[in-house]
Amino acid sequence: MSSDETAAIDAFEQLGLTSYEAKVFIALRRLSAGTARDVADITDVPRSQVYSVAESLEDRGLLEVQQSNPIRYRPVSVEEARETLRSQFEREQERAFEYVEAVESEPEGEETQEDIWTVRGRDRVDDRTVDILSQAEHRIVFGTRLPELITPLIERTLAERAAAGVSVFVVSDRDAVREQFAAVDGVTIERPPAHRTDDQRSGRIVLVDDDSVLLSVRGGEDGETAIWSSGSLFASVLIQLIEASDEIHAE
Amino acid sequence: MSSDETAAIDAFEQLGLTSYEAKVFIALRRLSAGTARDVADITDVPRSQVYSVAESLEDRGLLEVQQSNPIRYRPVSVEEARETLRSQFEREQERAFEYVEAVESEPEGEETQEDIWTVRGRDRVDDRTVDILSQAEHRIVFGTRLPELITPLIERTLAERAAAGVSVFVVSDRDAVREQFAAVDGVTIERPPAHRTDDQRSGRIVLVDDDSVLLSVRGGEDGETAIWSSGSLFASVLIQLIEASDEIHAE
DNA sequence: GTCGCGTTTGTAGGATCGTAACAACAGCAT
DNA sequence: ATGCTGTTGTTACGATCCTACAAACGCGAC
Repeated sequence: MSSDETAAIDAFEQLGLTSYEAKVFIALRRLSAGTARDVADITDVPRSQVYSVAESLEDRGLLEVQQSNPIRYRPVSVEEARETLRSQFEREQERAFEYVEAVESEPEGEETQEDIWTVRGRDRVDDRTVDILSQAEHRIVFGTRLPELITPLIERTLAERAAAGVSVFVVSDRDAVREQFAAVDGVTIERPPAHRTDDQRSGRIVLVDDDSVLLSVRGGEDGETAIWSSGSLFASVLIQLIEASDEIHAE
Repeated sequence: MSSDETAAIDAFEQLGLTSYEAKVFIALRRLSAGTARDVADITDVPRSQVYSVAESLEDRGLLEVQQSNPIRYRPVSVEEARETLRSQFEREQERAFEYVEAVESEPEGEETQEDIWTVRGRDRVDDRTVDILSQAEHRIVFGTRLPELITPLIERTLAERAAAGVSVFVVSDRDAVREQFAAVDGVTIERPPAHRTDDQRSGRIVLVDDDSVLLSVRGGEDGETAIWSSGSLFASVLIQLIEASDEIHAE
């Protein structure tokens, strides 16, 4: 069995099928249609198991059955299969979160807790970055050496906040980054102070309103890991530390 | 535990979480944030299990961790959770079907096989109906007593085929159905021949180009079940039988 | 010490995987 | 008709894996 195939079977399992179901469905798409024997011949699924597996695939709407002798099976088209799985997914998600939203408690005013949170994974850090940026009301400092860490959504959020009257400072020594924001109104571009070592591992720095801070590093298993804090004493202290060190050296 | 909650947990399981993962996530949304003990106190998840479950939830991007003593957990927002799950779903689906599309064999010209297929479930019958209708080139006969079996997509497909020059006949004794197509160009509306019993169980009849036929009945476990055939001798014979009986009685 | 935290290990149950046996039936030679 | 052969669809039964669940342990704080 090719490694591509095992990867595809894995993917189907993630979508909620069993490995037998995945194998039978793939085999039938290969054959366009066929009997239990046809399927068993080109997979390692025992023929006697094909019948029940096919039945459950029929329940999922992934194949159709011909009541004949021998029974023949016909998979639905790829588009139909994708659409069916997608709508099942959406339905389940609706069911799941409907309840969650019903029971979750109110944010009760302020999050005054002294919390520093950890976020692992590039995408998650992107999400949290946008989240923090979009809460800015007065001032944003956004720094990174790596242009690839500025997603379109982040760029848009920065521009949108700048347009809303927030003072936005983008800090980078990379021309690619600097040029990206050169044309955006309300965005000030700066170079990092010379003393900042900014070693290879550094990722991004986000400061918002003396209120929220996010700091990420690259490396480790997950590629990028960030810590952040919002509305906490930690956050304001960190921000002051980071900015104070600049000012002192700038004197 | 409320029945709503078990339903929500079921839904989360369908989305690929374990029941513990679902319970911990729900509990944390309830609490906004909390420790392993907080979670264990309001669920039946053993405290000792919360740590590993939370770790796997972190991997899925559904919560963030505060490395403190005690460890505190913070769930991501509902919107973020939904988006994360959705993008994971889309990614897996891409992986899965990429391979399927790569290996499936060509339709090799014609499907001359003598196949009658069975489709169970309202939605599946809808899909197959649209599929067959959209292959029409000359002539469509579409009959049903039940207006609710005419989805917007089916209605649109009929209108679209009519606009493409296909002769479309809609057959029904129900005014609701008849009025629905009264204004559509190229669609002829007819009453079924009086001798047709059309008992309570009948669902839809679709005839296309003397080539494809679909026949559904309502009742049984799945609500609606259809048989259909396309490009087979069966299909043309069935079509002729159905239509011939009309003409004979019409003489 | 006592208490709570976080970790580790072990067991029971359930679902899936994989093998095997079975009756029913069609084809074919005798 | 009889017997043989091969296939089909069904059912039963271990083996295996993962989750659910319980209990014990080391550790640090008080």
